[in-house]
Amino acid sequence: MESIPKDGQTTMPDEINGRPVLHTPRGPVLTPCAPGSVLARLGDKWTILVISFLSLYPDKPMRFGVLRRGIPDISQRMLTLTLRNLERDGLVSRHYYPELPPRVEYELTERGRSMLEPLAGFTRWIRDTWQDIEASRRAYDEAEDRSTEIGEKTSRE
Amino acid sequence: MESIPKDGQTTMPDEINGRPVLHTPRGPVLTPCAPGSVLARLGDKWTILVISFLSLYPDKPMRFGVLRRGIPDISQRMLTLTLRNLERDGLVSRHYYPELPPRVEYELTERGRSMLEPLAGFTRWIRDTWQDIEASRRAYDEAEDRSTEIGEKTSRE
DNA sequence: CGGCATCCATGCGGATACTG
DNA sequence: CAGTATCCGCATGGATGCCG
Repeated sequence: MESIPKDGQTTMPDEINGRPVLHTPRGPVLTPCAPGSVLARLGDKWTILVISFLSLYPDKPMRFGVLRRGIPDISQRMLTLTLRNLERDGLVSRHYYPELPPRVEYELTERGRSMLEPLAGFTRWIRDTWQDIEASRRAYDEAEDRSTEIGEKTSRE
Repeated sequence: MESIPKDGQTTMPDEINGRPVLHTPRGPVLTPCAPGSVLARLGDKWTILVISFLSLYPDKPMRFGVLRRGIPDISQRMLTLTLRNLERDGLVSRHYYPELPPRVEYELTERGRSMLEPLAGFTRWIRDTWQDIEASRRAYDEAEDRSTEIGEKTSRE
């Protein structure tokens, strides 16, 4: 990412976004490795929301019910599953208090907190861009509608 | 993210990762908005890989076949779908040349390139952390196996 | 209160075959 | 070469009920 001169000539980095790149006669080949499995988890429906919510009070554990009520439309099941996966990844720690009624609290681990800054840089880009993206989507879908409703020729076929 | 003093007292930000936060008597409530739809797309199985691969030569269009061969295990169908979605989001542009055989080239748009830096910060964190995360997963799964195979008491129940 | 079990709908994504 | 069409398995995730 750091080796992109502006003169139109590109170098050939042998690593991109943490993935090794092989250079073959037929073109570069991306060597897949583990980051995908992490991204897949982070990209699921609720994970980022839960992390964001926990980061509201990075130093104070939060009860299950507070999370449940704080994240609109999340089901109890998905909240449990999401927290369990985050715990498994060492990003969230769980504290169980066998009282009556029982109390369970969650908080970001050190590793979880270390993710906040890089994540924030990325979500900032999303926050600044998503309106444009959604506008592009609408434009794209409209254009698609117009072309299919008359059977107009598209450059796609 | 910028209002977290280290003294144990937290302020109450009314925005986190681009999402508005309401403060109610029962606790904070996250107001969901569109960034989720963008993250969901970016988090799918192939999108980041395709973007990463295109970013190898940010100033030169890339042929479909080069992408196909460069990204291991991606099917023709999923590559087409992923590229179509990226085009729809205005992150990738498509250039069709009606020759024989036909040639189609793809490249990142300006918007697509604007994503590279924030994304790099995040993938850097992933690259530096994923081994630890996978180690945590293994440890977690092992502990789970040990506890279930004897019916040992866990604090979960 | 927290969370596990169960059932079930939906859609993502893979395999294959066929067109311009 | 690039793309579409079809079929299908499977994981995701929602709804409900029960248990400590």
